[in-house]
This record gives sequence, structure tokens and C-alpha cells, in this order.
Amino acid sequence: MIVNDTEMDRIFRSLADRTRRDILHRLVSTELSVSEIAAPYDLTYAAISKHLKVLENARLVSRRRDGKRYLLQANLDPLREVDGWINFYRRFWSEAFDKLGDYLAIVQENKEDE
Amino acid sequence: MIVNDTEMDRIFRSLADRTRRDILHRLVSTELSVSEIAAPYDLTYAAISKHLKVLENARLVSRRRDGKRYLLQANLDPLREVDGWINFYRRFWSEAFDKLGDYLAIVQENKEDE
DNA sequence: CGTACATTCAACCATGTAGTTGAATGATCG
DNA sequence: CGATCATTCAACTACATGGTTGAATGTACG
Repeated sequence: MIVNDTEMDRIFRSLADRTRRDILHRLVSTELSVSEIAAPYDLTYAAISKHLKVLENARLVSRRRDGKRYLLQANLDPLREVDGWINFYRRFWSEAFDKLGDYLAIVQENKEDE
Repeated sequence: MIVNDTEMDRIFRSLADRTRRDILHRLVSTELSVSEIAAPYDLTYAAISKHLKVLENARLVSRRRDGKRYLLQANLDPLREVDGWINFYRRFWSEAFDKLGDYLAIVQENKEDE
């Protein structure tokens, strides 16, 4: 396992809020400033700032300076951890698991060949 | 979308705790009573009872009476929702996405044929 | 240099969470 | 029926969360 439990806690915790999920979604393909992020919501800058800190603590968002603004962008690595965690359960909900498992095994082999 | 935002909140929220993730894991393949669930942890029954309530509110665990005990089991449907949510992000972390996308499309078609 | 802009910090409030303890409920068994 | 076992409830504590307001920081610009 790559992440430890408290890190997993932080990832799930920061996803457990609609506003944060929405922010993450908007930061996937674009860098946005704090005020651009805040614009659609009926919340103060301070509130948005806190949401961003939560996302950053889970390493789901990173920031860089750009003059007087900060630019934020999503980092999806932690979601791969969630995906890995959830993968264990996949076999219990899908009869197609075996096929999918075979497929993923092939993908993995191909990766290792590279 | 099948689940709404507050439901998604509840699912992620209940996964944001190591003990609850552990309980869920143990309930996947077996039904267990509350005291069996509680046994490995250094927690009171009341605390375990609360954890179970959180998991049940997220529909991740269901219970039935068995004499004087309750038997609990995992219900993984909500995890499919999480998986669906996370699926959007998959394309941004994996170059194999297109191949996987094709594969899943095929699986989907096959399902629809049934 | 002083002002304006973008963002955070600090203090505060209300509510939620994770845990405890001790009493209450409900099913079983002699 | 009364005792016992499995579990929950109620009340409480300590701390976290999500929000506010108003002041503080840091960068840029004339």
C-alpha cells in the first residue's frame, strides 16, 4: 500500500463535501485562481480558502504563485489510491470481474514490457 | 446519476475512517454479529454501534435479527457509485484510458444484449 | 512609496463526530 | 416469570468542521 490510513482518511474526508468535489472537478483540466474558484458559490473567500486547504492536505490540489494570485490545479494521484482501494470490492459486485481482471492483468503486463 | 450529493457525502464520509473501512472489509464475505465485529477493536460496544449506524446510513451495511443478536453484512452498491464517480477522472491519470474505455464500452454492450 | 488587489489569518459560532459511562431495551432460556 | 445475554440509548466530553467577519499579509502598479 502506498498511502497510510490517515492519508486515506484525509482523501475520503475531503471528497465528502459537494463543494469540494465540484471544485476538484473544475480544476482537472484548467488552472484557476482562488477568486475564479470562488465565483460560482455563495460563500466567502475565507470559506473557499478553507476548502482548498482541505483538498491540498489530501494532496488532491496543488498551488503555485502567479503574481498576486495563486493558481490551483487538481492532482489526481490520490484518486488512484481510492481506485486501488475500491478495486478489491469490484469482484463482489460484478460478474464481469474475471474478464476485467484478465484485461487489467494484460494491461499490467504490457506496462511491465515497456 | 443515481445517488444525490448528500448521499455521496455520506458514503465518502463513512469511508473516511479506518475502523469503518476495516469493518466493511470484514463484512464483505461474512455476516457477523455486533460483538464479533467489536472483538478486534479496543472500543466499547456503543462506539462500534455508532460506527455501524454510520455505515448503515450510507447503505454500506445492512442488518437482520438473529435471535438476540443482530447480523450485519456489507452492501457494496454504494461503492459502485463511488466507482462511477471516480471513473470520470480515470482518463486523466491513465494513458490506457482509451483502451479501457473501449473495453468497458464492449462490456456495456454485452450487458445490454442480455 | 502608497494604494489597491488577491488571499489568508484569527477569532468566533453552531453543529457534527468519536469516544466514554451507565441505564434501558428486547430476545432467550431455565 | 426472572435472570441473562446482546445491543442500543441518553447524556456527556473533547475535538473537528464549515461557516462568518474583520484585520493582516504579500504582490503589483502608478
